[in-house]
Amino acid sequence: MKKSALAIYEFLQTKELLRDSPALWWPNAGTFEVVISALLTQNTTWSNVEKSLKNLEGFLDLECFVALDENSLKERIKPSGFYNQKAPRLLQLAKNIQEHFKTFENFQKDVSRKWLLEQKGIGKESADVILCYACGRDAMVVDSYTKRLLQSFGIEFNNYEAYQLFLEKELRQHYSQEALPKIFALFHGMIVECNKKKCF
DNA sequence: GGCCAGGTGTAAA
DNA sequence: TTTACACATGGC
Repeated sequence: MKKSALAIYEFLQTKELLRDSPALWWPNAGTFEVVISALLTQNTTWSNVEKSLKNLEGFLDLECFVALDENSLKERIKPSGFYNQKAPRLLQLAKNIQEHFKTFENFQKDVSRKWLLEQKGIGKESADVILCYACGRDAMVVDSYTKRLLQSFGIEFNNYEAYQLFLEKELRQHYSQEALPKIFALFHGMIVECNKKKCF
């Protein structure tokens, strides 16, 4: 049966899916590490991303990361796959962030979805992950888990923005603007955990 | 051994 | 504008 976005959000809340998760679900939300993990997790399991992140210990903030040698970065992120394309894209992205925003804090405050989508390696999903979990913005992430869950309720659209609008619109009307970043962050997190725990 | 995973960019139709 | 394909490791 079809449900509204709010009904799905409340349905997921009853399942206590985020009991063992970080406060905003994505590990180390609000840090530059999220930018890295957003790209590393593209078409890759999170367990493989964790191996790469461990190899990057000490280089997970913007200033240290940009100083990494490309070949060294490739070696470190090998476990999460596609390292020949992810390494140069990550380095270029980090350099562009420094060049355009000077600091990661400025980036969090000032970056736009449009700027992110102009970066090689950042598509719609990664842009929204970075906005939501790295920058604390009110952006709802749509991924394969999201589409799978909605499909189980008989809900299907033919493009990313349609999914995003469906998920965001009703919650925007129901909750205050200040509450939305956290609500969208947890909503997406619950959707992923619900898939992993096969709870629907 | 084959299939899939918290996608994206590019080229060809 | 849509579709097909490359990219790569690790777990089941």
